[in-house]
Amino acid sequence: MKYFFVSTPIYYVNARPHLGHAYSTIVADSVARFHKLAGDTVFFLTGTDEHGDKIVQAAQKAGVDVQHYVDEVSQSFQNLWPHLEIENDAFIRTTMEHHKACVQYFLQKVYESGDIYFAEYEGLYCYGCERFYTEKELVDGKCPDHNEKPVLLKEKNYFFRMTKYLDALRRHIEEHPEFIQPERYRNEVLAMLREDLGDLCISRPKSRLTWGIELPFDRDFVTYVWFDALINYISALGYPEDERFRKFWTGAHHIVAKDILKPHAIFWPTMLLAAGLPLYKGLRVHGYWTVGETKMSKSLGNVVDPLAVAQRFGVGAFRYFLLAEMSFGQDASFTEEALVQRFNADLANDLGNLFSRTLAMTHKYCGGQVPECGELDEFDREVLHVGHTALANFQTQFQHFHFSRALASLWELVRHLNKYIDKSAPWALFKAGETNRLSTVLYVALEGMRKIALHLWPIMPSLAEAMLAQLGWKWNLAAVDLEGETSSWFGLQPGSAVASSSNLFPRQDVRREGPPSVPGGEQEKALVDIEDFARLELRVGTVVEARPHPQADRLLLVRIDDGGAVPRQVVAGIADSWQPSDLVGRQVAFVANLKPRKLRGQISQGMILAVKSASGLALLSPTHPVPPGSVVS
RNA sequence: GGCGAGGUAGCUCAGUCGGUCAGAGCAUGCGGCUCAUAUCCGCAGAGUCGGGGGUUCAAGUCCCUCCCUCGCUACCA
Repeated sequence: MKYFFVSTPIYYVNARPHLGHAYSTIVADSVARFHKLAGDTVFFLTGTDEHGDKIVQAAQKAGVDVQHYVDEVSQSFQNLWPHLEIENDAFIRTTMEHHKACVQYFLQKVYESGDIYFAEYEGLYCYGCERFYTEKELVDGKCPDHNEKPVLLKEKNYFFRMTKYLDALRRHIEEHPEFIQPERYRNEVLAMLREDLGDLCISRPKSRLTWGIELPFDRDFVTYVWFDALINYISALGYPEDERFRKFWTGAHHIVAKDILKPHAIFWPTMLLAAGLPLYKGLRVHGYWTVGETKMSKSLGNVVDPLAVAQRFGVGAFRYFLLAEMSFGQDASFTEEALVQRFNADLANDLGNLFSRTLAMTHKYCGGQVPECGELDEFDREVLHVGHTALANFQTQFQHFHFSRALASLWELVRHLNKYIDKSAPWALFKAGETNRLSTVLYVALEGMRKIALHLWPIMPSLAEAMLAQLGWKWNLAAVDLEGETSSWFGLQPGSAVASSSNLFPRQDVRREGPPSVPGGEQEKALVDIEDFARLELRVGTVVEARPHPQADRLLLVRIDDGGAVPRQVVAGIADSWQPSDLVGRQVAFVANLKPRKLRGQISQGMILAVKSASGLALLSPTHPVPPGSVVS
């Protein structure tokens, strides 16, 4: 058993949570859960970064007290996570007393060892940017961001002797390829180290900034960013005295987005070296989510609200999409269209249908209980073999943060089980009375599904638990032997009751149009113009003929007299509720200008309007007979 | 300007040491099954592996060069 520590960045409280925050945190949660499954003792940390001028300004703008402001925004992060099935073990805030104490302890320690010095600097300073500018950077002598003239400021500050540790850091990175991943970011950091980095300014005089942590050795200054924010990773573990720090620190993995690579890859490790602490184990860097082709930004109003997406499509689907769609380290594009497409293809069709069909058959053929597994034949053994490979690959890939590839591996098994069922044809076995073989096939399939659900737990916890429950498996996290799952194939107990059906992943409609999300939270109903409505051609016609679709149980072939020379044929999915004979002579409303489409080999020229209700499908008809082909308006 | 990462089927991407590597998923077309969520299964598709040159018996896979995209960086606390 190992100790595993995973962290997200602490999020700056000048903005509400968006997709980027959600992604980092969902990745961290999934990784934490994966390691729990693998039997590690896990500590998962997230939190908020709450100091700095920008926060003070934001609070002023909002007209509230700073503390009140940070409390509120921090709370909005804390409130969001449970909705995304994120279960962090701790939530650190840089305004917490024990964090402040830890920061001061750390500073004092580095100060005493002589790596913090006092020096004077003079330069052009922009208050808006909280930084100095060089002449060259200015546009017309003004700050490019704020369009204000920076002031000449001479000030003394404390500096961290970072340069002293850069060589050691470079060696560490060179000798430990796993330290920074993916590779491209490791290279980037090595490139940074080839340049002259200089020492790090770590303070601000109180005259300029008060909303921060006082330097323990000079009360006229507060820390500036790095020696505050980065230290959260150990203050949350109770550094220096807490036992948790000792246990978890060496197994630490930081998850960050590429914009904060430098502080995490260079500042933080050198700080740790200066304090005489071991370095974290690994830094894992991911890219950005774009919205379609464009960057996500407040000004464009295309900021994706993770909660809205999760509520609309389900948290599990959302989390699955994020992990499956993004190649970790690279940028990826978020669109609802892509989400729906992937949801339908992977979750509804492949996985959901696998559950649906297998559970239904178990119910029909085996009394709803996990059947006994008989002797395995070559098809069965092939499943075990494919399963072994798929699961082993999943685990390896997941460990290396290749989530997308891990899921692709897992889906090898999902698809193979669908193939296996087709090849084995339990329905034929049932008809032929081959109950032994039938039992074995269903057992092998159910057991494979159990493994899939188990491996999906880190990604979509509640859905995975629902799947396991449907399979009648008493789930016990502590008892899971993840590595063992790749080779043993007999986890399900014959005789345990399974669900009679499964519909955990109902197909989603591809709803087009509209912004991908709701920026401010104000839910806009998609209103249509009268012109939009006019594009639909609704008519009433008389059913002249209806018969079952020759190749589909649920479909009827309906011929409707629409006033034209020849009655049009419409394929209607109403066979569950309507007998063909009850339809003939009835007037129904239908969409007349729907693109014709073939449904299981039969052309359908329209769609009959109906209402789904508990008592079956109700058809829409005029209150009294009208000429066939009458237009609805 | 410097450094780095990429440019492989319509889309998203795999391709370890140079020789069944020209692949997968999605999308598309055709066919099959009926247990199942209009689902599942099978089959199909000429992509000059960014252009050019070179090394080699043999190159997406190594070397040179050019083009394009992206990222980082440019005496800045």
